[in-house]
Amino acid sequence: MSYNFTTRRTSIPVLGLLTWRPMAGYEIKTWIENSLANFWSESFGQLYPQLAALEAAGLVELDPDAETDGRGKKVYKITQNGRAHLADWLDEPPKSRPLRDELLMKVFFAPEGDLASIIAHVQDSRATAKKDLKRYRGIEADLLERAHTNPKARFWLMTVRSGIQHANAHIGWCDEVLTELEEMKGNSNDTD
Amino acid sequence: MSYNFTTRRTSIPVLGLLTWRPMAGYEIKTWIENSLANFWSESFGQLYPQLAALEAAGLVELDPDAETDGRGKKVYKITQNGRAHLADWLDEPPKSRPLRDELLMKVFFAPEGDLASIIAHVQDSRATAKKDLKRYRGIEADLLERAHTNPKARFWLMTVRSGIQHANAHIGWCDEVLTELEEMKGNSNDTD
DNA sequence: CACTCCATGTAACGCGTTACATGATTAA
DNA sequence: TTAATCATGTAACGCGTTACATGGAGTG
Repeated sequence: MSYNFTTRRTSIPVLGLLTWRPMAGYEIKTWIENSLANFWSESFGQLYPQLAALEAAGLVELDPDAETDGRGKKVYKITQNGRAHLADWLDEPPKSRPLRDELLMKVFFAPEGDLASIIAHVQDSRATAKKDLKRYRGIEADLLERAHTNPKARFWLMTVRSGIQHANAHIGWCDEVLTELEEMKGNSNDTD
Repeated sequence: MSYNFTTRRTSIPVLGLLTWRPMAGYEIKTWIENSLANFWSESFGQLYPQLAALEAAGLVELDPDAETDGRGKKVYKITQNGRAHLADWLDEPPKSRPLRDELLMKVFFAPEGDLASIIAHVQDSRATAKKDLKRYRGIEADLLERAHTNPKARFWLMTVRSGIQHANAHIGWCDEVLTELEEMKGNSNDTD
């Protein structure tokens, strides 16, 4: 199945979040940033046109019960068609986008550049992963509490743990690479 | 630095590979598929226009010494400007694209769909990672040999090991998640 | 003689971001 | 009153893929 304007995967987090309760676009964006940031992101430039398209396609509709303030807030709720569409998407095998890892590219072509810069890049990347890891640990602890009462939290935990696993793996790789790069740098300084 | 038509990162693997020796576009594509596949990919639709742009910008030029066959083969070599541009790019901190992981999205919203499908997706993903891992191990062994004579092979090894680390982490995550999902499925069957 | 591989390129489109534009509400 | 936040939307652009179009060279 190829994505058309209504079925593109941008619509999935929107539909998914609207299964929780009716929300406005801005609120959906906030949830994506807070809860899905680990594996997803959306910009307003996509979100608002997409909401309009989903409404036109009958997958979401304006919630008549919602109170709108003077700011033109528009609260949407998911329709039965929307739920069905989401369920269909969940059944499909996931599509993966082609990899584009600039850090690895810089390591691969390191001989054509300055070794000290590459070392700095790996160090920065390690620091970022460390920070991510700490944040994930916090979220994990929080979700562990909520898992007692909210069965969905068990699934959310799984995604957080993916982040933890990958961050740990990445930190391990950085350490290994940094040791080797520092050694190379030392040797080249000796012979300079 | 924001990418313009000549500095977009698509040009980097092109310039990088041309530091090895002069090559034609088709050959560059082959190398990307064979050696950079772990962290990069390019399509012909980008490669050929990009080569033309790089030539117009003076970062590559047609190699006058290269023999062209009847197929209109065009062999390019990198210029001094091209080498400088590559070195500059290597100094810049790497930019990361926003994450878009459909598998994690499917796990996150699993309660809205069929659990058996989600389990199948994770199993498939695990199988792919297993296959990748095996391929990486082969490349690793090959590069270990070549590292004795080719100093660049040490850097190539680092990128392969990144693939190994992440594949291993992913397989571990899949196992953990599959155990939990199977248990959930069993429980829901009991109460159906 | 057919098939695969080598080789270059264009056109159309999808996806996604960034920057811009506008304005209301709330809290210091 | 001024700043931050809430709230919706458009325009321009960059990046990247897929499909298409063309044809030579080598192999069975």
